[in-house]
Amino acid sequence: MKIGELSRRTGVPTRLLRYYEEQNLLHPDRTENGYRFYGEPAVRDVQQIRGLLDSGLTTEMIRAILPYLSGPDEIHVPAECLTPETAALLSGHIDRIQARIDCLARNRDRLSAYLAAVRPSVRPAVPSEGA
Amino acid sequence: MKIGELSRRTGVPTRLLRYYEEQNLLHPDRTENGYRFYGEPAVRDVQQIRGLLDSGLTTEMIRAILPYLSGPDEIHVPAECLTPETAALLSGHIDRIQARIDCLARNRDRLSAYLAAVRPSVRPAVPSEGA
DNA sequence: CCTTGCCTTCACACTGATGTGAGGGTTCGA
DNA sequence: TCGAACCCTCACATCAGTGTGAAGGCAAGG
Repeated sequence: MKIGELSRRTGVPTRLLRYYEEQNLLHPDRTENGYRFYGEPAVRDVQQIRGLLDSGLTTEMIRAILPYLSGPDEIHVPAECLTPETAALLSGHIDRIQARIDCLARNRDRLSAYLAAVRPSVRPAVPSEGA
Repeated sequence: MKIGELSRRTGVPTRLLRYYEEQNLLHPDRTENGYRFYGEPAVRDVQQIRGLLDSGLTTEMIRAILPYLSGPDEIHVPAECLTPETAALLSGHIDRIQARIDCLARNRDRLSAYLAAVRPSVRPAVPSEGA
C-alpha cells in the first residue's frame, strides 16, 4: 500500500511515517515513480512504534529492539545473527523496560489506593473487582 | 536543604530542579536571600518525578497526579477536596498509565521470548507484572 | 486538457525536556 | 579581605517528536 493508505489505516500522519523511515524504523520499498510502498505488516509495525513512543521510549531504543519484536510467532532475526554482545544489549533493554513498568505500576497502585481510600465506591483499580 | 544538596542527594542537576519548580512540580520555600529551601520529602518527590518522566509521562500529567502520590501510607489530599470530576480525571490517568504498562509489558515479553528462543541459556525474563 | 488528489523532497517552526553559560549576589574559610 | 563555592535569574542552544507549508511530479476522471 502507499503512504496515504497506511496513514489512514493506522491514524498516523504521513509526516510521521516519513519521519519513522528517516529514523530507520520503517523500510518501505519504492515503486518506479518513487512512491513508498508498504507491505501488510507495516500496519502492525507502525502501531508497535506508536505504542512504544507513547510509552516513553526514544526512536533510538525502538530501533534497537524493533527487529526482535516480530509477530507473536515468527522470529525475524535468526540465532546466527545474535552475538553475545547483542544479547547483552537486548537484555539491558529488557531491564530498562522493566524498570519503567515497575515505576508505572508502583504509581498506578498508589493512585488506585488513594482513589479507593477516598471513594470506596469508585472502581478499585484493575487487578481485582470488588465494588 | 538548599538546591545543591538536593541535587547531590538525588543526582538531578540543579537546572532540572529549577525547571520542575517552574513546572509546578516542586514548591520549595525561599530563604531571606532568595535561596530555594527544600524539606526532606523533596528527595522522594524528585525521585518520583524522575521515574515518571523517564517512563514517558509529561510534566503536565505528573503535575496532575503528584498530589495523590504521597508516601506509602499518608494521604495528602483529604477526601473533601476530591470532586467527582477530579476522581474521574484521576481514573483516566490511571487508565493511561495502565495502557503504557500493557504496551511495555507486551513488548518486554516479546523480547524475552525472542531471547529465550534463541539463547535458551540466557535468563528467561521476569514474568512479574501482568496486570 | 485540466483539475483533483495523491505522492515526492525540502525546510522552517514549535513544544517539552534538558544543557550551558553569562552576569551577578551571598557565604564562608584561609 | 580575597577566593572558592554556593546561590540567583535570564536566555540561548540542543534533541526528539511533530506540525505545516511550499514547490513540484504523477495519475485518474470530467
